[in-house]
Amino acid sequence: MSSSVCMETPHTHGHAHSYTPTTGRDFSLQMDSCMNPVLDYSAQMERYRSFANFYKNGAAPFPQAAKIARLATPIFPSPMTPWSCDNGMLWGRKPPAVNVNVNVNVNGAHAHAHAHRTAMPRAEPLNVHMPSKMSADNFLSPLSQVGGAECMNRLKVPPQSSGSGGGGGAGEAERGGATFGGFALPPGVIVMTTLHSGAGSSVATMTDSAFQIAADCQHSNSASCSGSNASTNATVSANSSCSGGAAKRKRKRCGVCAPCRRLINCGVCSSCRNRKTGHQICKFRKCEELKKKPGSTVEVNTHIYTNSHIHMNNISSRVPFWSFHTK
DNA sequence: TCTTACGTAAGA
DNA sequence: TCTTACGTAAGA
Repeated sequence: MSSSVCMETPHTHGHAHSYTPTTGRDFSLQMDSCMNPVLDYSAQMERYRSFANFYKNGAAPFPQAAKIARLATPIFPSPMTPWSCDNGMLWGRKPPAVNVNVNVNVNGAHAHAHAHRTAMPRAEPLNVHMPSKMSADNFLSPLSQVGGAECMNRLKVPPQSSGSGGGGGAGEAERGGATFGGFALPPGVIVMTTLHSGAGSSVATMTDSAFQIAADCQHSNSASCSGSNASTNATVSANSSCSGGAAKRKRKRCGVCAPCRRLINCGVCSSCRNRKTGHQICKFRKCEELKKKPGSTVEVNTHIYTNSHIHMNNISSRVPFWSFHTK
């Protein structure tokens, strides 16, 4: 640090200044002291104070100001903030350090989206700590701040109680949350709140739609995000249920129900804990259709698909692509 | 009825 | 070859 300070003396910028050297310590002397780092502490402090006062009084722009401004320039070409219509931001996450960044941006006055963007890493696998309320309320991560017993109590959502009612299931039970509760967010995803009042579109819609895309993309895998999966799956389901002998083929997840849209295992349900021997998918990711006996669920799937397609159309123009990780 | 565990299909 | 997870049988 000392070296950089030395190089950034007011003199190097060639402007006049009202800097008044302390008696017995003119500026050249201070330059010398810069070269010789083992000077007494008070002299150094005095020198730094004089620099600070110089820039503080507005005698000259801070030498690094231009550089800082350049570094802080948004990387997005659009003049509007990337999520200007929404209160939430969805991101994959990487290191815990990002959480610090998130909290700062959420709580602080500085809520510009570009600041998030530049610091945003890619996603990280399962079971990362979620410090926000979302973690405790919407997703039952084993590392959340909810205690183990309470966590298990929350997990005791009987699939039958809400499952056959309309594609809700455990995921549907979580939709009641008013914060980000429009959709149950897996722990691999960060929702960044910008605190400005949204211009109409609800967070719930945004997150739901975003996950719709993610789920569709993930489910289709190599088939691109054409969104034809649900109908395809419906066909598969219908075929498998109607074709008799071929019904032995494994059914596939519908990809559009709430559990299917959940991307990350909870890590605490019996299926997750029993993964080695149970060979079962997380209970909160178990497809609503697969929970049912093989039967005709074609129109249900088609209906869901239609709605999801509408969501995708609504947001496709303003939701950038991001990276989702499934464990 | 629910849970657990195993066989194995399917995809990466 | 490895991983994921569906189907199903057995046990609680």
